[in-house]
Amino acid sequence: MASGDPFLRKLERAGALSDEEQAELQALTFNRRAVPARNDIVTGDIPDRVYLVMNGFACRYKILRGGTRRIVSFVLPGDLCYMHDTGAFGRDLRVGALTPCSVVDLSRSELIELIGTYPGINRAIWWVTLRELSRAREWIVNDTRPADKRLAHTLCELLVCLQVIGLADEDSFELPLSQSDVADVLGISHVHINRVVQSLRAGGLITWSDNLVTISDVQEFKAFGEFDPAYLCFDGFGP
Amino acid sequence: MASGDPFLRKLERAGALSDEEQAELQALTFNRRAVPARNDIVTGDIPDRVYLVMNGFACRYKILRGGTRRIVSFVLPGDLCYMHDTGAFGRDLRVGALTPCSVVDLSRSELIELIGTYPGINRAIWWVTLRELSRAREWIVNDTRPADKRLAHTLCELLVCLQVIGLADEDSFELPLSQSDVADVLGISHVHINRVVQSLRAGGLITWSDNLVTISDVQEFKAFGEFDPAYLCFDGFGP
DNA sequence: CGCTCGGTTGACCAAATTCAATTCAGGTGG
DNA sequence: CCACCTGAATTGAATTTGGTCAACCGAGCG
Repeated sequence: MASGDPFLRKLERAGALSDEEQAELQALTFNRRAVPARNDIVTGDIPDRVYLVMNGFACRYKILRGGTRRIVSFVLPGDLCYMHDTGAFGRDLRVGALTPCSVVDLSRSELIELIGTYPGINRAIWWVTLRELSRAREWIVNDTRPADKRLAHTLCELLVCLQVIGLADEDSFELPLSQSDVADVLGISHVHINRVVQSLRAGGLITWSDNLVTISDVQEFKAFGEFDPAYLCFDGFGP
Repeated sequence: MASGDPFLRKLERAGALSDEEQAELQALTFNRRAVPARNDIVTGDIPDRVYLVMNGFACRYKILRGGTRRIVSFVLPGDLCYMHDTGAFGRDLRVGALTPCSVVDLSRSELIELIGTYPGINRAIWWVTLRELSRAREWIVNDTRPADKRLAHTLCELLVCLQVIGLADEDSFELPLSQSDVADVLGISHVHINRVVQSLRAGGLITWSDNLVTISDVQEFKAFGEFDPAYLCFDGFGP
C-alpha cells in the first residue's frame, strides 16, 4: 500500500503497483528541500533531476511579453514536475511555488530506467502525462467561458483534486493563494477577479475568507461552472 | 526514408526509425476512407482503432453547454488521433473534419504492441504526446492575449506546422477554413474575428482571400503575435 | 430565380482592463 | 506603545475589448 505517500497513491490510480515497483520508486529520492513561496522549484539547469512536490501549492507558468504571468496548471502535493517540462519541451515553461513547498528531488535517468523496466511504472507515468494533456485541453475550453463560470470550474477542479489527496472535505478546502494568483490561473486581471469573487459571494455560491473556500451547494456549483470531472481521469485507463 | 508519408516523416522528428520499425508501422493500416467536412472522424465507439489523417484539416473540440464549439487543437496531415483521446481520457473530446479529410484507420492494439517492442516507436509516440501537451499549454497562454495577437500567433503556428509537411511556402499557405472555424479556435465570436482579420489586413500584416493566407513580413508578424516556435519541439527530444 | 453560406457592417450592450485611490491587517523599528 | 511600511483586498470611474442582434451583400448552386 502507498497510504502515506501522495505520489504513490496518485500513481496507483493508473493501476496497482507491485511492492517492488513501489520500493524502486521510493529509492529514487536523494534530496529533500524547502522552496519558499514565489520562488521557482526548477532553477538553473540541473539536467538529471525530476521534482516531486510533497507539500504546498505550485504551478507551471509562462511570462508573456508584457510581463503578465499565465499559470497553465497547478502542481499539487504528489505531483511530479519537470519530467517533460524541460529541454526541447517548453523552454519558456517554468515551475514555481505559490506557497512554501516541500520538494523531493529524484534522479531523472533512474526514473526513465524504471519506466523501461517495470510495466506498472510505465503505465503510471503514461497515465500522469495523459491526464495532464486532458486537463490542459479542459483549461483551453474553460477559457471560453465568462469569468464567473471559469472561476467556479477552477474551484471545482481544486475541490476534487484536493479531496483525492485528503486535503479537502466534502464542500470546502484550504486555498492558500492570493486572489492575484487565481487571476493568473484564469487569465484575468486582479481587479476583475475580485469583482467576480464578490459576485459569487453575493450569489451565495461560496464563502472565501482566511484562505478557506466553502462551497454552499457542491452539486449546484458544479452545474454552474459546467464542471464534469471526467477529464481528470480518476478511474485510470478505464476498461 | 519516410519521404512519402507525412506520418513517418513527422515521427522521425523524434529520432530516426529503423527500416523494420517503419515497415511495422505501415503494416498497421487496414482501412482508408474519406470523411466529409463537418463530420466527426471518430464516430460511435469502435474501441480498437486509431486514426491517421492523411489529407485535409481536422480538429479536436468540445461543445460547451450553450452550444458553442471550442477547438482545442488542430489535426493536420500526418497527425495521429484518438490515440489517447478516448475512453477514460476526455469522454467529451471529439475529433472532427473541418475540410474533407482522407483518413487511415490503424489497429490500436497492434500499435500499442509495437510501442512495447520497438524503442524507436516508443520514443516517437512519447514525443508526439509531449508535443501535444506543450502545444496545449501554449494555447492556454495564447488565450490571455488580445484577439489580434492571438490570431497572429495561431497563423504563425499554422505556417510553420504546414511548412514542415510541405504545405506552406516561405510566407503563405492554403487555409481552407471559414472565419467561423478560426473563431472557434480562438474562442471568440464570428463577428469579432471578422473585425480582427480586417484590422490585420488594414495594418498591412496579412492578406487572406480565396483560402490563401499571405504574411507580409514573417519576422515582424511572429514578433507581433509573440510567437516562438520552441514549444513545437521540432528538434525532437533535444540533447 | 431563389436559396444558402460566408463574409461584412452598424448599433447597441456586456464584459473586462486600466488607472487611481482607499482600506485593512500584520510586521518592523523606534 | 506608536509610527511606519508592505501586501492584499476592495472600490470607483473611464476606457477598451468583445459579444449580440440584425441586416445586407455577393458568390455558388439547384
